[in-house]
Amino acid sequence: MRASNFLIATKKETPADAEVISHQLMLRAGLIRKMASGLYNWLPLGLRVLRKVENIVREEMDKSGALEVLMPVVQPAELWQESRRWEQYGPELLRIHDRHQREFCLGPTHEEVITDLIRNEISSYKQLPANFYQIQTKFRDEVRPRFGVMRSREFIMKDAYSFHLTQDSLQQTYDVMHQTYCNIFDRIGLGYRPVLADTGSIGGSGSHEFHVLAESGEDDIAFSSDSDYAANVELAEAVAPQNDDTAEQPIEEVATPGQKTIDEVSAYLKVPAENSVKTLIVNGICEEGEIPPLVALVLRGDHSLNEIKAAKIAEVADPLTFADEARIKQEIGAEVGSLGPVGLNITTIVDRSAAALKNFTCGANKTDFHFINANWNETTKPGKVADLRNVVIGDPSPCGKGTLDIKRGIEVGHIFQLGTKYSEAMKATVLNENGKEQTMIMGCYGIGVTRVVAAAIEQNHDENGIIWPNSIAPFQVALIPINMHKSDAVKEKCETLYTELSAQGIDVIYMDEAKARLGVMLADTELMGIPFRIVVGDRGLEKGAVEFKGRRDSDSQDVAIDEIVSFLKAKLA
RNA sequence: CGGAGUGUAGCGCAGCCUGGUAGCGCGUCUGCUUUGGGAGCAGAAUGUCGGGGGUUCGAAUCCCUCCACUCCGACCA
Repeated sequence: MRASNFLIATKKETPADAEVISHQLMLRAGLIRKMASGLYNWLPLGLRVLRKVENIVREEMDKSGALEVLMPVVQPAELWQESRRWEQYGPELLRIHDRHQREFCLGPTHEEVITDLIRNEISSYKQLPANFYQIQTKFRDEVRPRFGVMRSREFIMKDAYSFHLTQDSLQQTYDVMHQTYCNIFDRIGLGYRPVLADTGSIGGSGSHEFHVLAESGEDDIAFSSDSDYAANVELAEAVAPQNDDTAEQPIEEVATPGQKTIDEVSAYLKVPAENSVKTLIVNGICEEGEIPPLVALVLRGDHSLNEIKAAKIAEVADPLTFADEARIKQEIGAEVGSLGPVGLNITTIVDRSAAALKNFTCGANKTDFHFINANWNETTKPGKVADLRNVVIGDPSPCGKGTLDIKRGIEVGHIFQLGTKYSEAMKATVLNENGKEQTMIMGCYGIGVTRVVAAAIEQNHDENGIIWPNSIAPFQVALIPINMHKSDAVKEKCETLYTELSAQGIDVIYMDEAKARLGVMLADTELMGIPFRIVVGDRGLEKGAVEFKGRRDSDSQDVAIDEIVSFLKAKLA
């Protein structure tokens, strides 16, 4: 590609509303432009990267045996009503209607459409297993789009859906997809980890997320120091601690005027936060229309509540909601800053770590009073003991080996074993060997294609700009002439090199604008992240050489003119 | 939805408090010079000051209202 025929839309200044580095660099390098909140135009340079990611994903999916399809972005409401997600999904689902006032939505995902398609096309167990994928635009009306294309409203996703007769078959395809995802991210050249994950609103059982590790990630990932164990903190199990065999002391009530938070109380009473408990009151489960019962969740003072774990407990409403403060005061008789499990007569769920405490500090259920040396007994019933908290750095790993560290990750892929959630609701069945109708078992597998582009930048950049992995670089080589308008030798050599490199199938951006300044061309191609560059100047040509520099190299090196093509081919191999 | 903030040239911003008819830097265009790391000089184009309403002789500036965008929180694959 000649720069004179291309749109190089670089900027010196960082746009004001870009927070994370990938967003800033994508704007500055001229990959994307914002249209509206969470909606982006992809410029030619950005689109080249996007297409390279798509192609890798497509090739590896094809290799796995999955078949590509293309499903509509606009989907009829009836399908979503059938799966009940029309009611369940909430305002993130953008609902529209056509000129006949028929209801539709913009697809945030395609379980309904694929299930509908397949229930009509597949009728025999002999056609199973089957796996279909597409690379398609999704729309989710995010509450708060941010970080550029990392969390945008419209984005491109590769989504695949598999259909099976048995759980074993699903597990096989799931394992193949797991490996395919590793192949994809390996080929792109990203530092990533598969981690155990929660299934969220899609539903189902087994699930792994694929995370690109980067500071700006929105998820916390827990890793074992001594094994392959990795899990999203949402899911990572906090194992029960050893029981403390300290002798129990007599309980004592103390005044704590105005001290509400754990920090305030522990500073005031000079007791460590890890030897106190906090009591959170949430709404319990109830029939529709009833007033929910109050449920107390008790955690160690220095731990934080994991809302996903809490919501999965049978007695607790899902999704988790905190009880109204006025109602707490009325029914328990104390302000939220002075609550505790002693003598509390509502359903109480105690975290494993809190349950292991002896002689702990807690609220006295009397405003401005706390207990010290509380212990679990008949009046302070531990109720149900459960895993309620987020793991913290240094916790023992649930795999039994090593301790946990926590790092930030960007979720670029997610694979689920859906089971029969959609196939049952939508009656997607096949006839089995016995001629009986059987509901198909499903899996689904997503990759955020646009998000991969941003994640790659988060992981690969320096003060001069983007550093693309070779696999997805918009151009592999930048060809830069010096004073081309004054030197026929430079011009001729560049034209020849451009033709030769292009003939070898190498993606070259040839900076052919005669009067462009060297500094600008160097800065632009660095910002754009082109992995390799060749500078051609009279000085070098006199020695029979051109200058080569890799994007990460600190210095350039001279390479003989005759050898530069094969030299580059070796670098790109 | 709650809290905070911003909207002025293509981009980044000043001006607003204290009303007097809009400016700086980058970019763009023309010419000359320059050319081994974001050039210099001279000239030029570009604004319904987010929209609407009000106060005033006069509003970018003060008041009301609507909209858009951003950040924090809640929520979410």
